[in-house]
Amino acid sequence: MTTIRDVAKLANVSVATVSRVINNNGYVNESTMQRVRQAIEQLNYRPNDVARSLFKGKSKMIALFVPDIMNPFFPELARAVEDISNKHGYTFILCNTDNQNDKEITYLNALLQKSIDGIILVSSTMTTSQVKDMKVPLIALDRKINPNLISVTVNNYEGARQAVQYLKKQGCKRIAHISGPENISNARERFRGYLDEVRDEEWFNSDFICVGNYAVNDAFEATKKLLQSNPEIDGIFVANDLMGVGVLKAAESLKIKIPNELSVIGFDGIELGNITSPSLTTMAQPIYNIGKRAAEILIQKIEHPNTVIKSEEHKVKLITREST
Amino acid sequence: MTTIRDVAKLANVSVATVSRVINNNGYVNESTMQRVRQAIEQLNYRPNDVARSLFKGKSKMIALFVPDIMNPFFPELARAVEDISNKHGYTFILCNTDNQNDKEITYLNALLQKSIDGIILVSSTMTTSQVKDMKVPLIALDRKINPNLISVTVNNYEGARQAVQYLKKQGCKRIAHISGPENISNARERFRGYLDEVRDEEWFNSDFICVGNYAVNDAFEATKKLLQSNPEIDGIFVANDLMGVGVLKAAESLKIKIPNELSVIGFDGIELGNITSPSLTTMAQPIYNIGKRAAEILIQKIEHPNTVIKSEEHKVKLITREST
DNA sequence: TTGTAGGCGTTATCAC
DNA sequence: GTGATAACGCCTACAA
Repeated sequence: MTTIRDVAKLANVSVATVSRVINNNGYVNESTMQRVRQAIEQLNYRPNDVARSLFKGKSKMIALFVPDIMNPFFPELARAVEDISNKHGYTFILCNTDNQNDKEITYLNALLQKSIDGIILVSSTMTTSQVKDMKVPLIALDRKINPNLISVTVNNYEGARQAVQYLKKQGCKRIAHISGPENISNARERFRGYLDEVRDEEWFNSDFICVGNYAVNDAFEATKKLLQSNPEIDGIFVANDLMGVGVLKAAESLKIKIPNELSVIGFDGIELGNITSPSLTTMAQPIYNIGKRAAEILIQKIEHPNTVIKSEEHKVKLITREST
Repeated sequence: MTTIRDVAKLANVSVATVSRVINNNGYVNESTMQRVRQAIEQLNYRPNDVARSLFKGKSKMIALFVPDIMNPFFPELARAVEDISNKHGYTFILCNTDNQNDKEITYLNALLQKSIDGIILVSSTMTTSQVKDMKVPLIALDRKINPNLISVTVNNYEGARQAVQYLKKQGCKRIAHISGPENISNARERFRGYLDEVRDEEWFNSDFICVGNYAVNDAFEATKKLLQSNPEIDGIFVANDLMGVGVLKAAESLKIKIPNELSVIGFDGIELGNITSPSLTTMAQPIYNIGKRAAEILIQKIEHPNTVIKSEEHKVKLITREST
């Protein structure tokens, strides 16, 4: 490996001068600069980032924690964060937490040892005490962790209300909800939105609510039971698209026609919903964009610790497809 | 930040001793070991990995290059690599290359500056000269780069033949192929498998072949044209599942019944194929497993540079679903 | 405008 | 068994 010393020797200057050229700060004569540049070129010298990190205490790396990259919601988020990291000269680290707090803590410690510069968390298991007093910048994405931790999310509550309103407008008279896990903030908000929209309807019945785990299979089973016990249901608001797929499959297996006999609306707007048949109407999140913003905000926090930064709540948008 | 020096001071020993305890090598008295352990505990000391990396010239980080994590084939690969990295104490870096060689080279250089320990490449654009004489271990995954670079792939050629044979067995008399990009090794092999299986059939017609780009939309358009000009086609072997979805959609839009009028078989075995209706018959790769093996081999190469390592070709497996 | 030297936190080599 | 100390490669006071 060629070091700054080799360059200095070849250019007949001190390492300090080479350093000045590399980082172009400090005074350096035009002609010596040329010499140094040439030596760098000639030796194909690249500064060692590890040494730099050691000196600066910063690594130019940021990490994203997601439950599981195999869940189709997360790749787009990851892509966005990686794009922005890359654009700003940061290296992107991906961690799958499986929603397990001990994994999160283990990753966190490992990354701190590596002088990670900042972390974006999609987490429903990190506790308030675990995130406060952290010396590295953190941002919550998709799920709020606590009110003091900056977050980038969408208007889950409003979006849920809009989804239910849309089903009503389509003529649904008995609207059910398949919710996400209660420990996930966005699932709670979507549930609350549903509830506020239906609780005063004379037809409302708490049997219309079931809890899913944001995965296809659970929703499939839940929907079968739901529709068999409550055949009067003519609309379902599903808390995410993945479960929406499960609902479509359940309806198919019960020979219930969509949208004629049952309307279904999901949440998220992942590409998958476009591929099912019938395709899935959904409240689409600006997925790429929230990932992008989280990364931008994080980098802002890293590079300008004093700027005031606020949480952001982005808007979801109705995308009507064949399931309604 | 608390350093090894702080621990040494508190335990009344030298940094050397602390280092011995941390890495448990060299002799150290049981009782002093206790003292040191306690001091570490008390100060909640964690060794600084950056300093370690600087000294060792290794970073305990490995990277995976994929074209685009948003393509549903790659998350499972990424998950596998991350799992294995993590298990062996490595940090996982993800890079999206968009199949662009300049991006690959930029990433490569950036990672070398960070003393990356090894890289797994899913690449169709890296050249032989770019990968040879690399000082860090490289492994090709999913796509071969050149015969000298260790690779973990599947038996694309044989799998393609099996796919076509299966269509024949289902009674197909005119079998078309939608291939992947010619610069991707696995696409070429799958194409060759198809060709060797059909070239001697009296019905064979080179119009039955079209080139796709491994994405849904292209295949959708290609299939429409293909089926309109050649209505006699009753079977399609599609080079990957993503394009398989495009084929299904095209058939639907042409009101062609699957599998009655047309049988479709894909390649890859991504979860998506299970969700379409009809669901997609496919030659499934052991996706997680090849990612896992690539990571294991890479780590082997990193930690035991002298062991002889060979390329691996894993087997694909027919999964019959509703499209045939 | 340039050079010297100390330090970032660890590890490993030598002495003792 | 244990302790000094010289690297690892870079950056930045401080001097000159």
